Amino acid sequence: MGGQAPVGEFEQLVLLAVMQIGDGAYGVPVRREIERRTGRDVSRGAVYTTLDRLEGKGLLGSWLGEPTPERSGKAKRFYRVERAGIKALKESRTALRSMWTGLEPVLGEL
Amino acid sequence: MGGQAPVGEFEQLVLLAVMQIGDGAYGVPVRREIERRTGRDVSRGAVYTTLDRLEGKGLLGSWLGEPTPERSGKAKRFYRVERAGIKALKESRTALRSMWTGLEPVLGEL
DNA sequence: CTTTAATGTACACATTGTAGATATTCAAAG
DNA sequence: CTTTGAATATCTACAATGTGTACATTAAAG
Repeated sequence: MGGQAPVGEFEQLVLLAVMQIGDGAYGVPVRREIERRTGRDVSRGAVYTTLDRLEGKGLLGSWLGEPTPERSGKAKRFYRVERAGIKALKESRTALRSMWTGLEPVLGEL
Repeated sequence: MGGQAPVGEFEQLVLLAVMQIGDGAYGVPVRREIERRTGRDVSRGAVYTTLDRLEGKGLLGSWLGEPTPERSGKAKRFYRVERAGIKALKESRTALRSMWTGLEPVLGEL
């Protein structure tokens, strides 16, 4: 086979945010990154739920930060994108690109 | 305000297929277009349900073909993308582009 | 009349999207 | 020591989207 289940709209954003952040990607900055780049506002719940589901599908991996964090607050859970996640992202992009091909003139560039 | 509810992953594909086909876009060719361009296979039900929902949201408009079609079969229902649909497509693309920016080197071009 | 092909419609159910409430943990203030 | 506040995460519930299967309609071909 080739492509397992396609990844959803918001899931893509979350995967991409984790990639963009690189080291130190956890809930809060993931949320900020999406809000900053897309301008839409996102609830905390939406982010955490999605991170969790993506991990369940093996597209993300996670681990807990220091058991005794310096600052206040609960220990952070950090994420990174797995191979399968990268693959999924590429597949989504490829599909969309194919569908867009040739439409720029019609829809206006940029 | 600006963007209403974001459009889903598959919804985007359907909107784009309708655009690509232009005149004469109805269920069967929409399905074919998506299968052809993305290589994934799509059930008829998925297409019709999605066309219907997109119309419900005002992103697509539709009308019935000839009351007495030449060939056999039920009358075709044709679709076109409305203003709001084009806007939605552009917004999705913009959001994804923002999120992708700078990742090509990391993920490999193409 | 029966079968076949082209379409669309109805329904059901799984997966995603999203928000709100609640819990955990640590530090700083009293 | 107790309270309060900030930073995080987890839980829960429900709405929206994704997808397949079964059923209905229509007309041409047998």
